[in-house]
This record gives sequence, structure tokens and C-alpha cells, in this order.
Amino acid sequence: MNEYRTHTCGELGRQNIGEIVRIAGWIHRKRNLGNLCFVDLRDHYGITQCVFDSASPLFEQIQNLRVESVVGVVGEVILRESINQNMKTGEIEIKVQKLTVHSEADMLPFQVSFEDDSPEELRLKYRFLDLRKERIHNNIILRSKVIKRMRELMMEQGFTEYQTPILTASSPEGARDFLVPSRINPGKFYALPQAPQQFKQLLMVSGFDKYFQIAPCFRDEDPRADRSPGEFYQLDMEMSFATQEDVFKVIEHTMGSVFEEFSNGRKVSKAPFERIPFKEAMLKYGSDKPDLRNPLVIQDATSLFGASGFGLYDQKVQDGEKVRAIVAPKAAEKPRSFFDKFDAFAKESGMGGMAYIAFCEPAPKGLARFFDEAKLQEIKNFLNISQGDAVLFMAGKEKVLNKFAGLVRNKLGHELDLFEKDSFRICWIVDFPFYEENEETGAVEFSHNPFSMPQGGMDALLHQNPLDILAYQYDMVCNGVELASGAVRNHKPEIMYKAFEIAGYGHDVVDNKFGGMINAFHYGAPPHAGCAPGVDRTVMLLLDEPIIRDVIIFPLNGKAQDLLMQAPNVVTDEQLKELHIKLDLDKE
RNA sequence: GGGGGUGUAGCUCAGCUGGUUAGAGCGCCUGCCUGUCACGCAGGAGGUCGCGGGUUCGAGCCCCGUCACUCCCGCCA
Repeated sequence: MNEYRTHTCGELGRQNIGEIVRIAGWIHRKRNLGNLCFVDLRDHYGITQCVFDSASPLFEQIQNLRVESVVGVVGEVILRESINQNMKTGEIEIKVQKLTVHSEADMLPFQVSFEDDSPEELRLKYRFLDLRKERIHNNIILRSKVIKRMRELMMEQGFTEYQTPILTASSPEGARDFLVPSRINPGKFYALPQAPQQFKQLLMVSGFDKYFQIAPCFRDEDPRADRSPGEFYQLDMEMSFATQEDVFKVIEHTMGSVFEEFSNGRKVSKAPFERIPFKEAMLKYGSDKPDLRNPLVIQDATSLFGASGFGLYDQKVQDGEKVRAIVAPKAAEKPRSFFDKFDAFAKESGMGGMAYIAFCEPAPKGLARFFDEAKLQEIKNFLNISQGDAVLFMAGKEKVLNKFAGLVRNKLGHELDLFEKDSFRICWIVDFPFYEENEETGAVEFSHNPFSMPQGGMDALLHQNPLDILAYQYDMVCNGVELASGAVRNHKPEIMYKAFEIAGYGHDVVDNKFGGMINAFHYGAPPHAGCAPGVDRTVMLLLDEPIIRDVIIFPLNGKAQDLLMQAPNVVTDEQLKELHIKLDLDKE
């Protein structure tokens, strides 16, 4: 190839024996046997063993080099005396004739040649070392392959990639914006896009028909294990003259193929993915991002109570509260402590407690003592319980109860080890409510973003109870992770104004907040719809990585700091002056 | 903004009920070793027990405060 190398560290084999080759890389490990020294040389492509003999003048030189130093070697490819079956290049080694030291390594803050569980703070400070590790290195490579495939699949379906601005206006997405002061416009700020939302809609108005972009998005919110601090990437897409189903088809093909191709033998839901209305999801799974690997389902057991004989629940139901039930298959023989644990969990979670019936032999246990034979049979039939099953009951106000039942469903699924292994269960959550009630003020608010089209259009806004209106708004969920979100957009100004009016905002607010877009809608806007799957989360799921930062090359830490580059940082007074900015820091 | 967890050698961690000189593995340094592949063997260096205060005859351990990191809630499509 060139003066540094004729081959990489991952390609030499039996077929190269006898050749004089030149390779270069990092010293991965050294094994010094006294009169013989083995050096594993590593680069991006693999590892090749090099041998130094004590007769060689290079012997002392190699011994003095620490691991992770970068060297080049020239030597003959020879057959190994003892072959290593576990290595791709394990049949050969290089008998080194010449050694060039490109760069010596100091003592390392942590080991590169194996996983050593060093704290993230250290790993991020020395991210360049961390990225040399096999696992992280491979994560990043897979990420790149996934993105390449996403691009191909979108282009194959007639989509074109367009770049939208990074310096833009603060937008009403809901999250906090990252702001950038403008030097040329004193006192004014750009915002980094939380998503290219308005731009992609403007592209539709501009007639581009099918847009996509691997788009960086910025949100100034606190991170989580599955939420990258500060910035993340989305496969952002939008299409004109399209329905919800059209968007589903495109995304099902793209994401379905990506999961299929990179699943590594794991099972993947087949398109079309199951569509679950929001309301049904909240009841059956207690969540709008259900993990369908868990076979347990929450049932509405409210109608069983009211005059059942179990006074506590009867009273609650009479007061308008609801009862939920989860059937735990074959759990009747679980010890008392098993059910007590859930009762304790309920109390911890601020729910009153949790009741159960275990349908075991010779007689059912738990709540059963409140009921006669007929009532027990009614419960079994209504909830579809088999002899040998147990059922958990919980009661409360609907919204809180749903959420709690979701937690119980999750916990119970894990306790009973019911989760399907090695599979990706993907579904769409559809028919999100357009508005929701603010629990404190009682006011009507947008429940997702205000760009989506209300189902029923203007007619619905005019004649339906706002809280009953559904939106053409959908999420894609995989294994309990929200993977994508999208909507059929509202492209009609009059419906937009009306929608905002119901939420308590006047024309001026709409014009102010997204004047650019609403103005465009007055000059001929096509109906359009779109979606935006998260790239980082997709890669995270495929790699089964619990921490999103491990699929990002240079992630910020939990405090949104870059420990390697030391961002954010203080700037000079000159810089601030130029930007017309005076700091007013709290002195506490 | 709130709650939980963690903090002991360069790294991972142990350290009993508060009691002599704070330990192990990896790494580092020195020596021995010609077929290793997480090489092996012997020896050595390396510690403000996060920081500050308190209780005590005595604190790595108990108490108070504080800082850092991390997870969760809030927030966030």
C-alpha cells in the first residue's frame, strides 16, 4: 500500500506465508518469554501476532515500549509453531526484521485490551482510548452501517436527503432550546433545532415531495440512560399527498429491514406492525410505549366490584375509581411473600395496596375469603383465569392507576421470567388524543405537538368535546422503547388557528411562534405527513446496549459536559463584548 | 428542582462490632524464562480512605456538612 503498511492487521493468513510484509498499529498486548517476545499488533481491522527473537537487536527496544504505543513492523510472514484457532490471523505470525516507533504511549488510565469497568467519567475524558476498545469500536462501526442502510432504504423508496439549517429560530417543540447569540444582531439569538420540523414541512410546501435526513437534533433537557444529553440523531422524513398508512409503509420497510438485517438472528416483528390505539395501550399495558415481549395484559375489572363483598374495592368503585387486574399464569403456588412483595411495591408507589387471589388447591387464597363460590367463578370467567393462576388487583383513579398497573405488569413479567427472549417486538401506537387536560389548572392543552391534524378536521374542532378529539399522531415502539414519532400534519391555516384558539392562544401567538410556516400555508400547501425514528435508540436496541452514550462517538456526560474537549467553557471578555452579552451569575 | 446509590492504590474492588503497620487482582518498575496468545514465576514501588468538621483514648468504618459521579422522578415526543 504505502510506506506505512502493505497489509492491515486483519488480513494476513496462510496464503501470505513467505511474503515480506509491512504492517502498523497499536501494541495490544506483549508476552515476553525471555528470549522470545510476542507482540499483538492491533489496528481497525484486526490483530496480528509479531515475534521478536532475543538474537535480534530490536528485542530490547520492543521490551521498552508500553502497550498502546504505535509502531510499524517489517517482517516475513511465517507459519506459527502453535496455531491459535480463535484468531482470524491465528495461523501465521510476522518474524520482525525492522521496527519503527511512530508514537510512544504513556501509562494508561485504564486498560484497552479488555473491558475493565472503569467509571464513565474517566472513559469520557479519555474517549479516544475508550473507543479503541473492541466493544465500543464495534458499536460505532455498526452505527455507521445502520445509517448507511437507512439512507439506502429511504433513497430506494424515492426519498431525497436535504440539509436543513442548524442555526435557526427557537421553535415551539416543547423542550428547552440551545441558544446561540448573534453578533451581527445585538440582543438576538438563534436556536439549534430540536428537530427540523418546520423546515421539512416547508420543503413539502416547496414541492419536494419526499424528504429525509439523518438529522442532528438539539434539546436542552436532562438526560437519561436512553436519552442522549444535548444532541441526538433522527432519521427525519416527510412526504406529500400522503396518509398515515403511507408513512407506516415507508417506515415499516426501512426500520423493519434495518432490524431484520442487523438483528443477528433475533426475531423481529413482521410488517405491518401491530397498531394499538393509545387508549387501548393505556388500558392493556399501562403505557404508551408497551413492551410486547411481556405477554401479560392488564384487564379492566371495575365491573366485578361495586357490590362484590370486598368492601374496600366496592367503596372505591362506588366513588368512581377503577379496578385493574393482571392474571399471573401458573403463579397460584407462589409463596405468600411473593404477593406481599407486590403489596409493598404498591404502598411504596403511593397506591393503597394490592390484592390477589391465588387459585390453588385445595382452596383459593388471598382475597378469595370475601367471595362465595359463584363470585369466584364469575371472576375466573370474566378475567379468563385458569385453575393454578393467580390474579393481582389494584384500584385507584384511572390515570394514576393505568400507569401503576403498567409498572406492575413490567415487574410481574420480570419476576415470572415471562419476557420473550432475543426478539424485537415492534408496534405502532395510534390515535393519540389531540388535547389533554392539565391536571393542576384543568386547562385544555396540546398533548403532543400542535402541528398534527385533528381527526375529523375543522368539524371535530367545532363540534366535539376537545378532550375526545383524536390526532393523526403516532409513535413507533420497540421493546418498550419509543423509537419514532410522527403525524399527519395540519396544513390548513384556519384549522391551525382554531386548534390554538381551543388551547387558549390567539392568532398572534400562532403567527409569532411559527409565522414562517403558517405564512407558507397560505400559498398552496400539499397535505403531508411524516415521522422521525431515533438513530441512537435504534442502534442501542440492536446492540442491546443499556446506555445510549455507548453508541455515540463523543457523547456529553450526564451534566451535558464534554470532558474531553472541556465544553462548555468560559469565553473571553472580548468574545462576550462582541456578542453584546453581560454575565449575571448567581453567587451561591 | 426532588429522591436513591457510589466515592479506599493508575483501574476494579475487599476491609468484620470503631482497635496494631489499610489488603487482593489487573496495571506500573526490576529480575528470571524460546512457543506464548488474559504467558508464567520471583521481587518492588505506589494510599490526604473525595473534602471539611464533630463524637471517641482511638475513625476507612459512627454523626453533621459539603463536593463529585451515577441512576430515577420532574422535564423531554
